[in-house]
Amino acid sequence: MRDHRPPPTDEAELLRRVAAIAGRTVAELAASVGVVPPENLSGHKGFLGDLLEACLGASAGSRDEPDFTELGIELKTLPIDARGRPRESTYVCRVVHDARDQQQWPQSRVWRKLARVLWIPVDGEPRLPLASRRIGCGLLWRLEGELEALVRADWEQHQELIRHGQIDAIRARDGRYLQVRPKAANSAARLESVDRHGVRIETLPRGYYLRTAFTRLVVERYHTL
Amino acid sequence: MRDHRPPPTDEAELLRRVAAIAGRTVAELAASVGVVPPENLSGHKGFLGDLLEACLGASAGSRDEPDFTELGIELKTLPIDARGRPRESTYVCRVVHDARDQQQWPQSRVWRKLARVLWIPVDGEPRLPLASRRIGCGLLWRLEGELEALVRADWEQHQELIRHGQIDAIRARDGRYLQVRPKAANSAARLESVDRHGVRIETLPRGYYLRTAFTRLVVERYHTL
DNA sequence: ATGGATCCAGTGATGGATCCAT
DNA sequence: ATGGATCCATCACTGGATCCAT
Repeated sequence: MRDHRPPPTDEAELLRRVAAIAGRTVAELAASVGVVPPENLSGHKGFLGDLLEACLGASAGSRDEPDFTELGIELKTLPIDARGRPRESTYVCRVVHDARDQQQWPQSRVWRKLARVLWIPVDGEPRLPLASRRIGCGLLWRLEGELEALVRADWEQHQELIRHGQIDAIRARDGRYLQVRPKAANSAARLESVDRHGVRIETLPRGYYLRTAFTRLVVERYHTL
Repeated sequence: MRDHRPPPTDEAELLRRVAAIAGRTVAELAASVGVVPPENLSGHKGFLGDLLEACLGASAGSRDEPDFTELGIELKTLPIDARGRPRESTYVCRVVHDARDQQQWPQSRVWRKLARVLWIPVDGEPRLPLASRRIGCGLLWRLEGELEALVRADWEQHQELIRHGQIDAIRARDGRYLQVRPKAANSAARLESVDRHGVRIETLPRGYYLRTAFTRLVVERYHTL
């Protein structure tokens, strides 16, 4: 993105920017930062995420920190179907494969990534040309209460298996709201790690993903407030 | 390097190539692979290594494997002074900072990297223009016997400290033949790791290096055979 | 409907080592 | 003489996610 905006100074400024893009088309946003949108997302799966980072002034490509570093806020685009429901699962973070890993929920990667999220709904109907799809009304959300409990319950179960060196036994169908799925260039990719005994092993890289059942809850609760 | 040669099919072919470049200048070698040598090495410290990889057909940039993968041979250039002695220490590999690391000598990173090395001496007198420096007579060497014992003794001492979480206590003066020194873009660089207790820590990235006292032994023994 | 597979841009880490102040 | 600092090109990995066969 040629014209990446500077970071917002505070939450109010961020919310003003969010309001300013609500209802605009992808073409309009792309033009505002000096890029041409691709025909579709198939060869550019990260395009919308990068575009919104540029428009809102998120710090692109920083490592293991929230997109809006100063504000502690993570940015996530959310593809929405004609009925306003999420179309795709949401990638959260990589799974730590090391069976000796000691992370606890309150400071886990999942918790840190989801603690505070700015969700930006975007038309996700593949029939619509990408350029003419519209940006929705962003919602600033905090991981807490019942929803936190749901994610945490799944996470604890997954981590239990990982600590027992059973990561290859985790299936995508496991976890009601938070699942573990491959996260790699292809199925031949391998990540070096160690098992319970400290012995080197190689496994398929995996990530944590929120099912649409979860993001649907996020969106519904927001709209009923 | 524009024209990187294909890997040698066997050891004999590799040794023929080594013989073919002995006595040639850097300018000649560079021309043969379609590049122009820089004025000096200060801004291009890896130039000679890359050049010889291209000329000999070493697989550049592969990860955690010998340069000549099929042959199990590692390639190292060795800068030599007017008296035929090594001018610089030789980088071996990164130090694993994780205090829980279990590697034993026979399969350690240092052992694997040095098990079989093709040393290529190169004029290292900084007064000589780089282009006119000459390539020496390569020597194919195996880590074994007394020399292996010397490296191993130092390695065991270093690893002992690392396993006790004392990596920051290791000085460059420790180790008679194998030393531990910084290996980073600058002294502000930090590597995330874990201490004995599995707690996250950050330390300056370090590497194992062979002192010139060691490579001098390698060269001397070869010349007295 | 979704589990498993995959795509691209950007970048931090790696591998190639030498520099330089003391 | 050498301990500590540093330089560049390349590449594997990460973060952004969606695709698609079943």
